[in-house]
Amino acid sequence: MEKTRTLPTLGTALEEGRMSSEVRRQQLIRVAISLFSKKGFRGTTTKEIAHAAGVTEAMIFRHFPTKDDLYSAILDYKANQLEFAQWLKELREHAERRDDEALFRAFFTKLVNYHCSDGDMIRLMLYSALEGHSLAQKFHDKRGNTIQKFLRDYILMRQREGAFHNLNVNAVVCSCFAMPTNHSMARNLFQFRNMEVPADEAIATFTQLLLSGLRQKPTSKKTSRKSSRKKSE
Amino acid sequence: MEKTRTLPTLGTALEEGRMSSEVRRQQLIRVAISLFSKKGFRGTTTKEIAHAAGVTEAMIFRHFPTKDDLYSAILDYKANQLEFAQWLKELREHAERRDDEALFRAFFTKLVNYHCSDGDMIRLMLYSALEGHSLAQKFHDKRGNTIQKFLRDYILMRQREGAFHNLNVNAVVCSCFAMPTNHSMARNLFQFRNMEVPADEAIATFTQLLLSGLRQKPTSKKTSRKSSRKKSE
DNA sequence: ATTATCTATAGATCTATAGATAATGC
DNA sequence: ATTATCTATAGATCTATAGATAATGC
Repeated sequence: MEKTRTLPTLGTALEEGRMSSEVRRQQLIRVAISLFSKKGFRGTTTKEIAHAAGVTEAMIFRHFPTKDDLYSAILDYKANQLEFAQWLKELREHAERRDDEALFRAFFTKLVNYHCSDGDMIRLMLYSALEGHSLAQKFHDKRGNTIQKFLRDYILMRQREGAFHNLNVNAVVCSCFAMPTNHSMARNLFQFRNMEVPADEAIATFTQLLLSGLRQKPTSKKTSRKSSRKKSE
Repeated sequence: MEKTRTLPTLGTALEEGRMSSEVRRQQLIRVAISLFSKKGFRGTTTKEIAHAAGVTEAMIFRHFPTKDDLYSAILDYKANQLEFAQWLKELREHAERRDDEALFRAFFTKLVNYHCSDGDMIRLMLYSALEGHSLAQKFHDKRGNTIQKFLRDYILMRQREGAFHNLNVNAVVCSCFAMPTNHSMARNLFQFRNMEVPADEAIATFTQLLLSGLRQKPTSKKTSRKSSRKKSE
């Protein structure tokens, strides 16, 4: 057994040797994100994180009192990566002009591209949700929820204006998130090599599918059932 | 500390005392499914399983050489619960008659209802996929893949027949699975209480949304982009 | 002098096993 | 007599801490 001192650090960067406290902290977070997203919170040991970062476990507990604190730190790190306000602003502008297509295209584009650029995120969120950690919930409260409400309100408005078919609005919003989310799950979770869809085609298809569905007048058949716009809080 | 002998067994049933080997085995599997789905494979200890089943850990290793073997046993258990062949048969009949609506409605109904009746399943599958266990992959190879190919082939056929708009077929199939899957994820993973959608409304909405989207003729705008039906293996 | 880092280790927990015990079936 | 079950425990691993060491900044 050799010392692990100068092992070829697996970590994310060529950062080696002694770092400032802040730099090391950031590195540990990045390494932890990578490992947690691959193997989950419980599936990743502090030893692995330390090794991947090129330090000993003691360093981790120096920066983060507990393993849980390290996990929490990831939320802040990730939350800061999002230009969330700007995203919402763009959607609002499209909504102002009643440009349904631009709005939904922008929504899908953002979500699909985000997940393409950050494959770890969806795994991290799913692990968090499954393991009952607060990360996913906090994220939803902070980000998803707002967008969700925005879409909901917009669709309800367009329904009142007669532009959209009276489908169950909650189910429609659910579908809006479902399509891009599932697209990235197929990429990052299950390896459906035979079903891969390039980002731009996915975006185009989702947009068209959704819009055609929403704009359609009630078909001749009895497909339209009881439409609902209840609980419009 | 008292003996755990006659503790009020937390397990799934009132099965107590000494069981036959087979009955105990089944009980352990059911208890394990419940716990694994709640806390994941690594997040669940053999001790917890044993306690929930009202036995000692030694019993678990009597029935299953390793913890992994217990996990694998779940696959067989779950796989046997599905009337998969019949499901496919029903879909084929609708396809025969080109009854698009009945076909997709049946597909959504099956998926939504299945997940409603078995909330553990989706969590189990997600954990399995995330943790890289074979369960999810095996399930997909065995079940999902067939349905996926069936839908794909049907949509391609309907496109050739001129009934469906030429959207990217992979993206459409992805959406078919996305909507009901996400619906049950919202229920069982994230507690979106404010967005709950009753099963029947979800089914109706998904069906209408998808069909309208597929049947629609290319809109006036330039939404239709490059349609693709490549890789038609 | 300050502080990032390491060594060494405690204490808890987890999977798994060996051998003893007791409930069932014949 | 058979076998389901328990007791007790090994050995590995995991989180976390205390105290020593060595690299940096002044």
